[in-house]
Amino acid sequence: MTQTATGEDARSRVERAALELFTSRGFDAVTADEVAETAGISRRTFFRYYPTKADAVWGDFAAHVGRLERLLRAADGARPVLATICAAYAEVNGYGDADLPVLRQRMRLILTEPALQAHSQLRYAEIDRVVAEHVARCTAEDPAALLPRLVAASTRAAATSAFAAWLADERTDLGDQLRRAFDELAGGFPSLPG
Amino acid sequence: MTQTATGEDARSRVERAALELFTSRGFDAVTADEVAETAGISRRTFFRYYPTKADAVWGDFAAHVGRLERLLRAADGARPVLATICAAYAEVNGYGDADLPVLRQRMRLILTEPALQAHSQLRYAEIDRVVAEHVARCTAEDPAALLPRLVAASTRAAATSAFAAWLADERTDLGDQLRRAFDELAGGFPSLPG
DNA sequence: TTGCTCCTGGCACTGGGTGCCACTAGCCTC
DNA sequence: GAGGCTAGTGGCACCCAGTGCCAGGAGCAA
Repeated sequence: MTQTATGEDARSRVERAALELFTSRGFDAVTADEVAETAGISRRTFFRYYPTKADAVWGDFAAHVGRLERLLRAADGARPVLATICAAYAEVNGYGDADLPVLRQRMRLILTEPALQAHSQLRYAEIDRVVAEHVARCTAEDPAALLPRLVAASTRAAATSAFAAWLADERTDLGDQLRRAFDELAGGFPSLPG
Repeated sequence: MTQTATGEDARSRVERAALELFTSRGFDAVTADEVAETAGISRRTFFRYYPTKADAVWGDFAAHVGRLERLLRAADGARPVLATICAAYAEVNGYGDADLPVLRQRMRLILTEPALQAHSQLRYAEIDRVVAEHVARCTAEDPAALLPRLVAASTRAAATSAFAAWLADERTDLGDQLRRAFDELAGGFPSLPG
């Protein structure tokens, strides 16, 4: 029940400390002890909040996946599958302007730090499962069949590419990049020569 | 210079031991010491052959990437980009029947063991870089732009989905799955309803 | 033989992650 | 208010991946 004067709870304090330290000194150069100490808790408690050092940058990712799943289940069945998935991704990643700096910080870490890049695959797998199940419902197939897997993996590829392009150019809008990527995917890459 | 009676060199012995042990007991339950001991070398030497425990299952992956890069550079510029990439993937993954069991074992580990799944992202990034550079050459764009990234990430998604589907059903042919996945991608997912 | 280089193994150390236990704060019940 | 329950916390010890350092030994050249 201990809280700081700011009223921020321990979990958020850990996340903020992790983002700040990893950004300024690099993921590998910061020990879990340092993050814990900065957040004002013990190393042991740190690993109770987040099962690995890498998880500290992801915030409440389970809620993220949960929202995506609910959106897909509630989606209009008459709409094209890719359009549904694109809309769900855009909705789930529709941050307000105030949250964009933190999102940038988080995504920059995830996309550039090798250890976090590796770890991200485990988080993405949860998203892929949810999307593949949605496609399987739409096509009356096994979620493990080629098409559901492929749609899940390539729409996620679209999302991460959009994030990367958005990070690379400060002036662009994340939603625009997402839609551009999904348009290329749905249209069989019209911008490609040949 | 020490060799066993079989004439197999130490590096291959390590790889075989790793695949065998990881398959039978799981990646996390096997220590690097055990792999080293089974291969007849010290733990210290193990980490000179392979920088991480996970790398031991990948064999000579740098050569793999090198071959892919050479194929893409030598490709017919008039051909559609996706067709070129598909052909290069198929060529690089064109194993003889004798090698298929080991390939299956390797891919099953990489796609099912969480630690290896995470690690794979680092290896895939090398492939993505090569493919993105190829696309950038074809479109006169920056490799970091949205389209090159997207094509690289989604063709890799196609390849891994094909691998997964091939693993799930023993009777299918890897090349067929690859072509099916790329056809869906190039055609804007014609098999999808809507 | 001496000297050089390369490969190897042993040793000690850092750091992530975990199991176990003891302590404390709150809270409920009698 | 006393006793007992539970949840959160921290400390400690341990395992294991990975690394730097150094000492040996094999092979080769002069």
